[in-house]
Amino acid sequence: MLPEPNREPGEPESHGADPARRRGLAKGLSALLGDAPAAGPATGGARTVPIELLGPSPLQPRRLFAEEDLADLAQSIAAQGVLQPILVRPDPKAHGRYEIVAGERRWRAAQRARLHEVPVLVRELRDVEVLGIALIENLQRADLNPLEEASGYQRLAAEFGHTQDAIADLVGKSRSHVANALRLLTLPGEVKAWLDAGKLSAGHARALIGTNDPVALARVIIARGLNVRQTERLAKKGPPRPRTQRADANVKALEHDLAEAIGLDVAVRHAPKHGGALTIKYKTLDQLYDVVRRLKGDSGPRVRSL
Amino acid sequence: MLPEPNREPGEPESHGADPARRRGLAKGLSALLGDAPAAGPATGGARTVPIELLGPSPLQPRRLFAEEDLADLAQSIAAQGVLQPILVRPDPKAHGRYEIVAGERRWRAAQRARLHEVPVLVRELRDVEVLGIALIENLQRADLNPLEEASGYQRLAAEFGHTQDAIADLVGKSRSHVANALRLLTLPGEVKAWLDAGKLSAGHARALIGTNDPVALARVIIARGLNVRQTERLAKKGPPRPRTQRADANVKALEHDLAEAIGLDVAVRHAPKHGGALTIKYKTLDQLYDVVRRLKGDSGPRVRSL
DNA sequence: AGCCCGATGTTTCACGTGAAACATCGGCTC
DNA sequence: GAGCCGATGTTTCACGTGAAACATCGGGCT
Repeated sequence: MLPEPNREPGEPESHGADPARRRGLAKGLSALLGDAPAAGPATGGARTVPIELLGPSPLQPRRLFAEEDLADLAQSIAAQGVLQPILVRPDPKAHGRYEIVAGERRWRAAQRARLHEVPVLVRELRDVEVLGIALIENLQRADLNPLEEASGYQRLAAEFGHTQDAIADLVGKSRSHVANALRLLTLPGEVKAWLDAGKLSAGHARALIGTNDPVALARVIIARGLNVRQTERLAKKGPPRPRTQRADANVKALEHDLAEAIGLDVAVRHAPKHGGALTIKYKTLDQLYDVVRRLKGDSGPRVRSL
Repeated sequence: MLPEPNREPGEPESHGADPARRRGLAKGLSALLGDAPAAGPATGGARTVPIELLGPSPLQPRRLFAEEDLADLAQSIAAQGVLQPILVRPDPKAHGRYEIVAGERRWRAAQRARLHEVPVLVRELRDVEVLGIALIENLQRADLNPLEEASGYQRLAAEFGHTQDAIADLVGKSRSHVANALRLLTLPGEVKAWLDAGKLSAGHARALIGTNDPVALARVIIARGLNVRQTERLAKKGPPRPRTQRADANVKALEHDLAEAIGLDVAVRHAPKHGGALTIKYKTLDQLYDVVRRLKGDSGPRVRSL
């Protein structure tokens, strides 16, 4: 079983992109890669083995290697050796050989540096565990589209039994992000196709989940070029609760009445439980002064000029 | 000289991320890669040459190849051949050989597919032109930090004489984005270090440009955890133009007077040339009705209930 | 049956990014 | 000197993303 990710509650955020989150590993996976107590039955600590006994795993779905990074890493390894052991398991198909689970880049760079031996951490891992590690690494890439990401989360949940909280920690996102990504998978195929095609964003698509006719709404959104806030509001409209609908109608009537009375655009944002805000748009200072006079009543103090 | 990018005015945008922009090439570079009239002196159209005569360029700064993608591409090439010619120039150091300018991935995949010949488009390109192409490809990567991006734009401007408009087209961004990125380079080193460290976002940093003491302001922003809007407002405060300051003071005074008079929170967003908006926050319906009565004057029609 | 709690579903909206809009500059032409 | 225009500088704010907050569910326990 993959390690349960350990989540630090209430961690403060830095501004903008979090470099540790963007570039480094989520904590759960770091635990696996040798710095923390290991998962899976350990077969001893780190030791060195001849580099030619190692090979990449056929279970790994995708690996990116920047040539420049490999060259830089090779130089560093030539100077200082491999500082962090490569995680391997005994190769199920070749006795005496090892299959790389994590650290293939360092292995390739060590070859470039012409090392003869590299340090390894050997773990007995089943195929499903190796696949899980590979899945997590893939999910940490920055260029997956929302449905690819959601599919990965789905697999982690279904095949590895992870909770949403656990997945969130493994990939460095919030639980609600994972939950909302998973919900995208429940959309009709047509809507998912528009999402894939970039005609809808994940925010638009998410707002359509649970509506009566997401395909029809999606067509409206695309045709009218609605933004996500507008989409969220549109998705809420059908089937409206009578009270909310009546309140909305009353708010609209109020806005209209008031606009007629004062001759300016009026908007009321009403939230039954929290009060709200009334906004009046004015074009000239005279209009503003008129509004202020009305608000103060005729006996109010004279308004100073701007 | 690199081709001038051709910009389509008024192109409609799709929702969310634009796949053509995210995955494909900006139009300027596409023009260079063989589909449109070529840049540089052409030495004939596409022709095939033995694959072993090609080699990668030492001028290319970084190349990413996903193993899975290479494998897939190799399969496709094995089935259908190399459909788009690889852009090469005669190797300056090895007569009779070619240096790959663009298309190295296809070359590597063609090797995997064990092709003997590949189609190439040969161009006489100077080092500076090859570097320019490499720079543009690098800038199209998604994971550059703001200062790396800005440095790339700076080089395209300084070394290749591109206007901001031209650079914008080449990298698929707006001219103002390029301009604002370049402005980040004018910040003091300390502020740039905080930007690199993720303690400030590009938006925060940008707001500090041109202020009297960006380092001191940056410290305040980090210490108080200000958001970008707050940062923008803070950056505007020192040294204020007298008229703007007076207008702000008057707006503040008006807000205060009005809030006192009606007993509710009041905000005025005033733009001298465009009018503005007066917003009143209410907590209960009675408060709303009171405001409406005042606005209508005492003789107004009775307000219907919500 | 009721309560609690972990897990999940859903909604709202603050946020930084990125572009539109506006401002300024300098070279060129008349 | 005035006007124009391309290029650049600067400010404002709409946008979708992502997380907080809230809502719901179901299993376990009493």
